[in-house]
Amino acid sequence: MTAFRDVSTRVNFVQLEEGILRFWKEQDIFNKSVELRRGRPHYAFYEGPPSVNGSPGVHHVLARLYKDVVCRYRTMQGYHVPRKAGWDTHGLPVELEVENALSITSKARIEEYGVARFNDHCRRTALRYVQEWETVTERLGYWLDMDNPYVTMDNGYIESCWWIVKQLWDKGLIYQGYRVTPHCPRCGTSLSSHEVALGYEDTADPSVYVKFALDARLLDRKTELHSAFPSSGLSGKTVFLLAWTTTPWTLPGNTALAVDTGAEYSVLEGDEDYLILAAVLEEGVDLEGYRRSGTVAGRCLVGLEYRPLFNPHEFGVPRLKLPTLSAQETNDSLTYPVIGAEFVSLEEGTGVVHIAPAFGEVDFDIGMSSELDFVQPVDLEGKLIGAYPFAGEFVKDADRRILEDLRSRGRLLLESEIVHSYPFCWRCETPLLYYAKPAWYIRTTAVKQELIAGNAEINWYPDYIKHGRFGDWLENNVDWAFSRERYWGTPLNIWRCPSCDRRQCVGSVEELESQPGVGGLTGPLDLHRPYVDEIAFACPDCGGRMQRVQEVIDCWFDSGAMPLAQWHFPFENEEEFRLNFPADFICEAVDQTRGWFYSLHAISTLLFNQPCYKHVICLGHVVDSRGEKMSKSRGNVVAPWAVLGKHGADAMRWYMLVSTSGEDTHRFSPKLLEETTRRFMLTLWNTYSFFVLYANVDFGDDVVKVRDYLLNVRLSQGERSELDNWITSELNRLVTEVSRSMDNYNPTAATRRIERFIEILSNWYVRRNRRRFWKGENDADKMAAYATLYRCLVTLSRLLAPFVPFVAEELHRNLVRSVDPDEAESVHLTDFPVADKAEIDDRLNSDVELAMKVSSLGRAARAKAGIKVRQPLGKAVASVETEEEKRALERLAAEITEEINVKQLVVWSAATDRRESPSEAHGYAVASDARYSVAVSTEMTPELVAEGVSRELVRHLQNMRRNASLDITDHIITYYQTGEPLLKQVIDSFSGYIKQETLSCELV
RNA sequence: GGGCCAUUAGCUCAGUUGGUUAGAGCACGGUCCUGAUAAGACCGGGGUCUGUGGUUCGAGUCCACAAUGGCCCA
Repeated sequence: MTAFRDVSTRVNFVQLEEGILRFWKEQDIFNKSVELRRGRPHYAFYEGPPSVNGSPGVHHVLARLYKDVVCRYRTMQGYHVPRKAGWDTHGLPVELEVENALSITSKARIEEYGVARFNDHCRRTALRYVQEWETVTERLGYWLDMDNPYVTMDNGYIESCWWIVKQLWDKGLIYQGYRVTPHCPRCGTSLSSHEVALGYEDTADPSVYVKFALDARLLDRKTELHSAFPSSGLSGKTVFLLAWTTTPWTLPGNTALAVDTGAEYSVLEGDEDYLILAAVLEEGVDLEGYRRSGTVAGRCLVGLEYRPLFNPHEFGVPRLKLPTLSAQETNDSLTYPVIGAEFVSLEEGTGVVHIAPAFGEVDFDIGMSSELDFVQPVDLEGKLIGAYPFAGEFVKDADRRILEDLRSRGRLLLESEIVHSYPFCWRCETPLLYYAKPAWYIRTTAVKQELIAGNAEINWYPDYIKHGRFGDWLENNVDWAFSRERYWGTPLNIWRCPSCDRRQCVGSVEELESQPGVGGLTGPLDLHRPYVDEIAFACPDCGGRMQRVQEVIDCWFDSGAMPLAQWHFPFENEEEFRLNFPADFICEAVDQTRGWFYSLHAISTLLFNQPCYKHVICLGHVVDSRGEKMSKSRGNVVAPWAVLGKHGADAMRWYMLVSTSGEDTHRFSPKLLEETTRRFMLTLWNTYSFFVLYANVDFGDDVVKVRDYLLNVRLSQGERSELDNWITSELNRLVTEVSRSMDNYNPTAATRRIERFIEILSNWYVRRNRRRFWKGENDADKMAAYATLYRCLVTLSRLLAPFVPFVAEELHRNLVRSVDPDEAESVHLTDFPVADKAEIDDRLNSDVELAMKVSSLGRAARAKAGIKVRQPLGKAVASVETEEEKRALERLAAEITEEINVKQLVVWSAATDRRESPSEAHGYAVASDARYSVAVSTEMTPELVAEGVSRELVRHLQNMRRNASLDITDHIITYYQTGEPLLKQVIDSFSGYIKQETLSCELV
């Protein structure tokens, strides 16, 4: 039994990781790592709950990875970092999944099927995916407390949401208004923007120019307009504004016309009337029979009024007033205003835009801000209501009849067709209607300044999100429409009396149960529809029965409520809540700026007037190796399982961290992942395996010796070689810089920095020092080499632990724990390395760098001359610029001469040695770059040739040993036979060297 | 249609406040080295730094516009 378990150079990382996962589980290492730091400074982390409506993809892995790395890092720095898992279980995506499974396509069918059964399916679907997420999370090595997760569908969670809503209700921040949503009249439901995007198609629609009659009295009063008309007066002709539309069915809902205040409008005179439209668009419209009578500025039109094409009162449709939606009295001589608006296009149409606040978000918004009338002539099935001649028809079918009606009244100037892109329901291909529906709002605009001020305190990574995407979003804040007419979600906790319209918000289960005359409570309590819908109580005003409104709450509200709701605050766990508020760190992908990042910020600001997170990493998305979005239809989705199973979690983690900065779009390429594995994982592993190979030869099973000479030793600079000091200095530099990057929330910089270290450790330190490990005598120099490399590896294991927790654990367990049971049982229970600044020698670092450079040039010079490195040469001359560089090279001459296999190194500096550099003509081969040049003497003496032959011999013998599968410690007897006098001579004179190198007892 | 980000070698990416001849890894060809290394070293081919203007003594870097891709929102 050796002190260190033997390490094969052939390593199966997948198997290794599986073993370590078992170890973590059996020894409960994650919990220990958290508990070990209890009582230390707290570092609060919020897990953004993934929506469990599908299997996790590599894009989910990215965020989970970053969260893990930062939390592990802080933990190892000594912070107490509990990590409570969370699952977002509500919402339309889950419902859609279930609809698919049940082949249900509309809300009507859901009601038919039964809300109770439907929601039960939703619950089970969510739970099923939770399991899958747990498995991937664990395999990835993302340490998260999944035994005590918060789950948005739990009663306690819902109750906390209710409490929040009640707080806002009491502050008067919740109101009912209208919200424009893409609506499928056949399915009877709103569609999400994602669904809308699925269904755009080119379609032919009417393209019509419609005349709106201006009110003559106001026209008369606007004296600035008169110059555009003949001085003789209007001669009784009506003045019309000409508007363009592709949706004639929205005309009954028209309540305003918008013009561009900055544009110029033409007044055209015809035989019977006048028309007004934007001057630049005159040419695009067929205006035969009209001639220009003058022009007016757009802003002069603002304030005019016109008579509606369809006075809603005549057709029995209510006319409401925005923003309050109060009903307006019947008015037979109704007029609507001409307003100015920024969005009026001068690219197409007439520069006069017809506004129907009941349809279209832009229209609705301007209706709200300009306090327009609101007329809704269409029902949710897409049919016109009221007493219109075309009432009862589906909107698209009504177009023809509406146009006939307008034509007969002389209000239709032109009519044609246009093909444009229009959204259709992706399920049933019915044209979608943008429809203003009643919705509940949170008045976030009331705290807009607070939202912006709070954002100023948040540290964003990358920082441009703060004033860019997120800042802009806050600047353009609109009230949050947070109700959904769906089934699987937190039920909106507002009860309403059908007889007197009294509304009441209920903030807890207890409050609900204590309502007068409460009925419909069932046990066990399930705070979902339809059970909650059945709970009713007495209206204190009129004695009617208060019933819950139909809506559920937007699931973004759920997730934004997690700082409170994950603890069921304020009903319990006040201490946990306080301890973890605000979060020090959160991390999600960039699409969450308007999702979770916003909902967290909004709720926190509304409740506490402060942000609830201090640092936030905002990641880019993951796309495929060609830069294209991963999607099921493209078939380019990479399943995390496949990667984890083939390459292991560490490889995947390292690749995703090192290859692309967090905020950039991540291209995921299995090929590059493999490359990363070779470059980093295998280089690290080989260095480790090299160490163990020789340490076991020299230390055997002597654990005490290992402790004395490796584990507990701290050599001074004088006890170490120059290169030992150098790599130790580099190691400390590494620790400093990695810590700095991580403190800056930049794992990519940290991992790239580590790669550079691993590279020089393996390809310079180890390569240059190999002989010290395998030489015969166990002297102080050898022990210094062991101690130095050992310290590098042990430090690396801790430095790497947050990034590649598996291989780091392997190193720790075999190098540290195995030799001393008093050491931490896991690397994740150790502290993150702290640099010893005293060991950083910047001078030495740059000197060695220079030596590497010169060696590299030396090798290049040899290559030019075509002389193998194995053949010793007499002399090399290095030319440098400064005296300082010269001294550095002279100090490191031994390294360089050995590296480029010359007997002697001469250094010239341009500053003091005013000699001409050796050239090819004088028996030298030369290589140079901008600053330095190295010349190698190509002269070969018989002695040099003989020595070269001896090294050839050694190499042959080594190959023979290797081919014979001899162990590195096996001794051999070498037999030879040769007729070559040179070989004979070489073997005689170099026998000592040959024996030593090949472990030959004798040469026969 | 608006906003944000990106565009540097065949591929993946560095390139600090503007300053010599724009770098690395992979891949390719050649040579070499090797008793840790499935690795490494050296040489080579490969770049109008997406394009067009501008600022400047000087632009991959700063500004404007455009193109392409990604994302968010219409």
